[in-house]
Amino acid sequence: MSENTTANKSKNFIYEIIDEDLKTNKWGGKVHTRFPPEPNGYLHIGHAKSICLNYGIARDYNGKFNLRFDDTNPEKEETEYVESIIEDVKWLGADFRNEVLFASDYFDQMYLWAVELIKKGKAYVCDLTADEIRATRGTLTEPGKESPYRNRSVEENLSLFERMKNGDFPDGAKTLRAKIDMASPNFNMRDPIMYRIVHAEHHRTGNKWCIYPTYDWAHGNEDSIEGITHSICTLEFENHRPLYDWFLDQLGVHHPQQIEFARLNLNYTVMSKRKLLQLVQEKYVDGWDDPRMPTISGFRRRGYTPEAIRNFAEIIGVAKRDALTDISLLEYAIRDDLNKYAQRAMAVLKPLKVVITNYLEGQVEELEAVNNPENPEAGKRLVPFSRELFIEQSDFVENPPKGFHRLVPGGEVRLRYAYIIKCEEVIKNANGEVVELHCSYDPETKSGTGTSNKKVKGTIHWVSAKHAIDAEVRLYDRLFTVENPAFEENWLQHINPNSLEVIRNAKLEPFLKNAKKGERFQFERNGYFCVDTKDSTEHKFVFNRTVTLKDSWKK
RNA sequence: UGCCCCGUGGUGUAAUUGGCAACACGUCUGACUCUGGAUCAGAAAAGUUCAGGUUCGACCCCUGACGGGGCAGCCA
Repeated sequence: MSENTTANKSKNFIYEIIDEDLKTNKWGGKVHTRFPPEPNGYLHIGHAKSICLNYGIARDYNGKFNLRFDDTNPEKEETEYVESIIEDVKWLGADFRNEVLFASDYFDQMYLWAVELIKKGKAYVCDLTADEIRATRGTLTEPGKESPYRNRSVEENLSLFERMKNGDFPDGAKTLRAKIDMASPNFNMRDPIMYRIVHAEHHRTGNKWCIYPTYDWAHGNEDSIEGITHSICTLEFENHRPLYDWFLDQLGVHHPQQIEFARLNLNYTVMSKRKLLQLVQEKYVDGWDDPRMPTISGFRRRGYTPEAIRNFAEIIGVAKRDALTDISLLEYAIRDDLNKYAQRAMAVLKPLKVVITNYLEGQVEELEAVNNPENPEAGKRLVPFSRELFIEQSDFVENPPKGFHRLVPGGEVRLRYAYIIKCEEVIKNANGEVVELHCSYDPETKSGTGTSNKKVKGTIHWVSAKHAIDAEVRLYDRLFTVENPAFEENWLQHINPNSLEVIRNAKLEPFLKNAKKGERFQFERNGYFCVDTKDSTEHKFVFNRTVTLKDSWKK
């Protein structure tokens, strides 16, 4: 099974490790991965990469995939985040059998295991303050100093640790530390902290605990309890692996293999939860799901599909070297997906009125338009045509640059699915701005009739003035003006002031009045758009631009 | 300065485990087109950070440099 499904795609180094493990029967043929988010923020596209990797492995090898909240720090974690994360993981299509797991459910077991380490003389209660611990940890080149509390008796440690648990001491008064090696060149091995005292309410365990396990102590425990085989995490945990291994070895329990890969970095955005939180809290954006945010909920609201994000994850691959991925890969993925099934529509974003002077006043024709040239089964629809229309302001230019083949004074252009028109007169206002065009149409050129051999270079979209519906359209651009804002001293100063352009009077083809929230369309020649799930109402349509169409017209 | 990891076209990844570098995005031509989209055909673009070594042969193995990243939270 596994061999078959993974046979012809090129394998990343993690798949190779798993193949080898299967060959040597290291895990009895089992493959079990997990995605362990801390519920302290919303998931972003980097997490999506991890979810796709972990879930993809379980899927490809017919193994299991767990969703587990690593909720070991009550001071930063909230239920709101838990809920958003579950929604995002489901939306992405990762199957966790609807079993939501929590590290906090293992607190009792972890406590017992900590007691076990104390009994083995592998852990001790330390009275040093945070500052003292930092001061005695040593430096990059010098070893640390052993804590004066390092050699307390097992009995004393046991009793002290129990009192820590019972709440006898204030925050920070004591810690439980692993007794390893203060001279280790790896900082993580210099008697790392396993438990700290925190009198805070936990989002799930309430006030049951006032000691909480640290990541290093907790994480391997969690993986072990769940029977994880391959514990995949990002590069910054590489130095923690010896500690991960040490804890599990002391305990002698199921010992998963930790494997590290490079996290995703996308250009023109930021990916750290801290920075994203700041953007939200300081109102640079509209919330975690602002369509400009690189969060999963932001992409969802923007109109991205789970398929596109999964394909993107596939395209970028998995490796150990850190990289800065070009956003164009993501944009390719969503265009490629939407192109296949997005219903086409004509929508004029910035309207310019056109009067067809030789077209009968009051006459209306219903013209046939193709719903999706990529999929004939999508059928056709009728679009009303009349004497007064709107076209895109940018589709008319008085003094066109070389190569421009849309409408110009005295020039002709095809109105998509309708007629060829000729620009006879340009009407301007007092400021000299073009406000209206008077054109004539050629009745012989009606679409599909083949009664004319006339050829024109350009075809533009349009909408009948009296039939059009109004909408607000939000055009999004990259959130930052620099490729890697995280590298900038004042990263907030590089926010793109034009990352959102709101168009309040866009004119849409009438059938769009039935568009439902979240529904996606291609506005021909403009890009892919979706109905905003939050702000769109029956009376006021709001569309978000997901991504533009590729535009090969230069200059 | 100590330890760990990484270095392949502009970008992201590959290279049958040692046989003179492939795919995708992007870019540029051209064809077609009632979306300057899609599609199709083609092109440019790295000689694999560098220097030694092993070998008939090195992107791959070894050594050393150089470059990048990570680590001194009672965050994860």
